[in-house]
Amino acid sequence: MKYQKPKGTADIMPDQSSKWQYVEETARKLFEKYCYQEVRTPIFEKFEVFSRTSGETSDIVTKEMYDFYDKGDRHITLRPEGTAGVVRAFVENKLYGPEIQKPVKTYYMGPMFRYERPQSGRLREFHQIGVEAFGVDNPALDVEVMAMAINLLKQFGLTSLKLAVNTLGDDESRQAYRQALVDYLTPFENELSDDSKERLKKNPLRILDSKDSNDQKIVEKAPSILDYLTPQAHARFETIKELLSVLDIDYVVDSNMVRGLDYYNHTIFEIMSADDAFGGKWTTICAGGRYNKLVKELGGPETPGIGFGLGVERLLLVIENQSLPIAKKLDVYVVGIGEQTSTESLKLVQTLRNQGFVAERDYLDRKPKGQFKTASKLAAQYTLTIGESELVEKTANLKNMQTGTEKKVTLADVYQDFALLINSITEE
RNA sequence: GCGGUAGUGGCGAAGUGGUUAACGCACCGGAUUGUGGCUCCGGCACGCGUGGGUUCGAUUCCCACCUACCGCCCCA
Repeated sequence: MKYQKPKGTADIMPDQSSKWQYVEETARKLFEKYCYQEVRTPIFEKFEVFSRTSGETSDIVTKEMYDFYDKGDRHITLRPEGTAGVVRAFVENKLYGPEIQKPVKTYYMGPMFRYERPQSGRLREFHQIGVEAFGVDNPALDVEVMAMAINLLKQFGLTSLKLAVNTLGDDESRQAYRQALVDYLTPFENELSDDSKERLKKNPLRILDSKDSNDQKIVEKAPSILDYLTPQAHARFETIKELLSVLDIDYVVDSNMVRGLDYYNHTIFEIMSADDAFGGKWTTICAGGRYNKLVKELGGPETPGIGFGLGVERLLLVIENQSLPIAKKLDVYVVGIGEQTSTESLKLVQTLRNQGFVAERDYLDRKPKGQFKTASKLAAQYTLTIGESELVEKTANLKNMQTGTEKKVTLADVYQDFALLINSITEE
């Protein structure tokens, strides 16, 4: 093979694209019910947009960014996630202005890039559908966002979902907790996995979701963030849980859940699926949270925000086996017998299309048998056959492919109103 | 970045250090001057991921690389 797609990328071919369209369309419709509007931001941004917001020491920034210097020596990076770019656009376009109604509810969908080893449900170019809402700190919005995410997944027919929620509290809570955690873990430092030893210095919270079994044992008895919340942060989290219950949304509190990005505070959540597609393991397909300092970080006024990102490839893995309501339909297949019918066939399909039908024809001058076979395979409702004699008589042979009944019709009638002919053959 | 498995026609899949690389599906043509199923016949790999090497000779042995898949890190 001379040319191959770059490592970790995928071609979405015609047999797949309808699924993508269905997913995107469904998301758009749902988001608009909640009054979210689409924003489209650049695929690449200045490196600092992500390094500032994701955390200088986060893995995403230190090893997973697709960055490069352009011809103007600008440090550019392909976006690894959607939030930072949307926040940048929010600030740059001054949507924080008083004349703009809050919350500003936005959604986006598109490719993201991370330089990592591809594996199941993880590509270097992958796609996310996400939402971001700015300007409101009300916990009701947190819950509405989670409810919307769940609704979306349910619309795709996903069952066996798990909503895990946690809070990172405010700055004060988080700092107090971080200290407590480090104090607890330091005596165990030598027992921790090599990865976690590193994390102890860089990002101790990450040790909480280590997959190393020994780490997990140590973490079991570690202090919980929930015990270090300030009264306000605590009250906020209680409200969140209460509102989830009011909406009858099942959830579990996972106080060990953390985020890969540094900008979150207060509410964070993940929606996981244990579908067969993931070998029965709980796998996160949607994750999000609140980020009240991000807008300020990117130069805007202090403005609260909350959002989530949904991994489209992972979602597709789950709905792969389901039959989606995607109907390919073909109304008429025009069978032309002999080269000299090609012109009339062209006029026929064009006329039918103009009349609103989905029409196709043969372009290879194949034998009738082959053409009918194709019509059958394409699930054509009707065929319209013309040969030399029909050409002379200015007629065509209309056939209902389901019943097999045939009828001679005039071309004039077809050009006039094909729907009428369909009715007549159906009635007989 | 680390570890493991794999790479033969459009797809699935045998195979061997040595003349013409099985078979199945799909596709195309014919039997049936113009009709969807079945059956029968025929066609369909400038060649076995790429590049080197060993050898009289390699798809088959060795090395490197590429890619895919699985796991780790991390994450959607």
